[in-house]
Amino acid sequence: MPELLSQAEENYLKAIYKVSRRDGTPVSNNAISVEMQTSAASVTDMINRLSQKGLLNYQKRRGVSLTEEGYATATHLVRKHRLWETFLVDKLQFSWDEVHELAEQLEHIQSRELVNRLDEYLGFPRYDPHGDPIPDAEGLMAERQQVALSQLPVGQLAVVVGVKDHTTPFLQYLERTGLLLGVQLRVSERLDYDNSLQLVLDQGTTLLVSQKVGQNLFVQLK
Amino acid sequence: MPELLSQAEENYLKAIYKVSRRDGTPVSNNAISVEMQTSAASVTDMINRLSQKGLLNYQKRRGVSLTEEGYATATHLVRKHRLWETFLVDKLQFSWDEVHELAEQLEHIQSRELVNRLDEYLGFPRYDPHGDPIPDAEGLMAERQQVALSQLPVGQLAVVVGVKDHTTPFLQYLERTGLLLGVQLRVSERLDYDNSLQLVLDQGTTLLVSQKVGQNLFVQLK
DNA sequence: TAATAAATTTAGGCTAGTCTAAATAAAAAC
DNA sequence: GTTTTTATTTAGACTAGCCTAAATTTATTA
Repeated sequence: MPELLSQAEENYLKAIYKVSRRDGTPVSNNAISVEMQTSAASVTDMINRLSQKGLLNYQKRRGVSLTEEGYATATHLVRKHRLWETFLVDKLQFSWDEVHELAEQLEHIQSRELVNRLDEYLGFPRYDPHGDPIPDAEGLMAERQQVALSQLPVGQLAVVVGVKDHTTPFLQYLERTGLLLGVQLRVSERLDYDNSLQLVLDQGTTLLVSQKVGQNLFVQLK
Repeated sequence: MPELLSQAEENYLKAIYKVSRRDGTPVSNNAISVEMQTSAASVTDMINRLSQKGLLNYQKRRGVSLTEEGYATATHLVRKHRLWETFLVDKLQFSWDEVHELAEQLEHIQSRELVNRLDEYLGFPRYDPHGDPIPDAEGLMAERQQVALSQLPVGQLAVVVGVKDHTTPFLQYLERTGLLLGVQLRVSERLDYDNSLQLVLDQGTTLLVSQKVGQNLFVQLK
């Protein structure tokens, strides 16, 4: 069943997986071409090939969705990506803002056995260094009920569990301000002027963050 | 200086490195096409591209050799290959006959930093699981004076340090007979009939091996 | 040394994956 | 309900890597 895919094909599957998680159902050619940074013509081309291979449901001009097999393949790619990121951070001491590009390469290595042994070696982690859940060998992953920090009611105690924005500048901002995974906090005040948030962290330190930061940090209620 | 190479280009460089180590100097198109299992026409094609990029010295119909830069690139690929093999065996508990194909994939991952951290994580190993020397970050590797077991004088004490044949069947043969790296032995007798060798191992156990085995095992005199 | 064999290069063609420009269909706006 | 805008597909072209078949050069051998 698991056909051998090129890296390009795998990258398209991941992109489709990613945008369909956001929106829900059929994905437009346009959304894919934006995500992939490639022309609409190339997307049409690849869509044809992938639906030919049974990985996508596709009707001309009606958008695409992942088939069962396409979904499983994409999930496995996500599993590999997140396990490699965990490896790089936990074992090789990379910082969480350096590992994405590397994992983009490593996720294309073909070997179920390798992935499973890596998983075991890392102690079957359920979340990667950015707080994203890692699918297990069957493709199942933990679902956490989390909300954006910006949605958190004033006074409510919560803990930082993930990021929405995975870019280096944002991760480095968090590093510098100490707003890392596992940190407990409360919003002490929401400033109407620019929707910035006044936070009280663990040890009582306070921090003022912009709306943008609030929208890109996930927290879990305590 | 380090241009970005495709996997195909890297594979050709490795092949040329490999066959020129055997013979010495300029490598024929033919030798490369045999090593790469590809047509002579494809080889000519790729030779042109690689010499264009300054990685090969090439004169029509006179064979190719690696330039300084080509040699450094090939050595770095070998470094990556052997470090990944070491990782797979030492950390992920793969056996030495399972790791080659995986390392063939992993050696194409692009990141000096990753390679160096992996090296450090593994404790700067000087030899890989097959006994082959691992180039350091500067491309230097240990040279060992070793001989094929078949060359060993009768009675001379020696220790197994490497294999010439890296194929799974041979490695599994060694696994099954206990002729592993680090084992001490002596040739007690050379049988003229078929050039097979009677060995005495560490703990006094004896073993009869064929000429073929003798030619594919490297030992170091004690 | 002339003839034959072997190695190498050239010529031409194929696929995957990309692109731009043009054609067509669908959606939005008037 | 036309018209205009936007999205999508088609057409045609390009590069990297591969191939086979033919041409050419070099090596071998009679």
